[in-house]
Amino acid sequence: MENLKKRSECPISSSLDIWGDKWSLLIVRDLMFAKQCTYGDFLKSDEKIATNILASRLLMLEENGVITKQDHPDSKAKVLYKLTQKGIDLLPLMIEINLWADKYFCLPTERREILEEVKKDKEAFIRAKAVELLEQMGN
Amino acid sequence: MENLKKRSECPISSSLDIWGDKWSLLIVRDLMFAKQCTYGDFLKSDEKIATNILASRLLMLEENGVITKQDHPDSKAKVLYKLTQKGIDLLPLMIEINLWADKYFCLPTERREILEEVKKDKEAFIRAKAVELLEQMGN
DNA sequence: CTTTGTGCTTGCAAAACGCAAGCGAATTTA
DNA sequence: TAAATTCGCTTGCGTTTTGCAAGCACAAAG
Repeated sequence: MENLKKRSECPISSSLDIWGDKWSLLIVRDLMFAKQCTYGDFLKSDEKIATNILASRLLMLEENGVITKQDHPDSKAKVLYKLTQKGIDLLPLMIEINLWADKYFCLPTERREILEEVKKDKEAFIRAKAVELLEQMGN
Repeated sequence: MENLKKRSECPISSSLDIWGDKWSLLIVRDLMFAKQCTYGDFLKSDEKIATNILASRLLMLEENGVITKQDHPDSKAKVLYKLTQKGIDLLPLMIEINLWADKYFCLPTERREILEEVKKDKEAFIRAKAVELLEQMGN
């Protein structure tokens, strides 16, 4: 469907070509926090993404190898979305966004608490979280 | 003009509300690499941003305290754009985007070389670069 | 066999984008 | 000093993307 046309060879630009919009990283965020989500789960998020936008972004992310679809163990009607390795590798980026936001916005308390842990040892946090997500990948 | 309406309290979402589009981070990138740019400099970048889009993004980034306008020392007709502290603080994020892209795209050789240096000691690289940008802030 | 849940698709109005042209002020050139 | 050029935008306008609501096929539950 919507194949990637790079605007330039710049890594920033190429990355933005994939997830440089208002919604894609929110999908990735949900998958990092919840590890796996159904279509309906994404719709429940606070930002209230429209169903057509969600569908187009899920397709885009899948086509670019950031997420994968899997059969839901409980029902054929449901679909499970998960991060690929490429998606999991967005974790450091996601952490940095959080840290930046922590410096300049007023965050919900629960988020700040998690970030306190991150600040103690960023590397360790990322490593642990990545392992956690990797374990879920196979299932 | 276009004031920020947050979609949720989530730090990722709030961040994307500011620079979550295809162009804003390219402007930040240019300022990080070149330290300061004129309006015309941004237009020269490979991605060929349209003049109206550039103007709207510069305004957005300025209103949100990521960049500032300054008089150009050489001419009253020119304007210098620079990163604020808030903008400089996007450096770790920018580095992580580069590292992610380095893993999954084919980058120009010169960029890869810089990234090799980053990989040796990320913290040190960021610290040095931040100092460099800070020094330019005053001028 | 009907109703509900789930993952989308479709239609349509509104907003954003992308391109080209234009424009006022500053600066350079003749 | 008048004309041409540079610079930082703005304006118009056609195209694309978004956002909202409704609909729809399939699976599952009652």
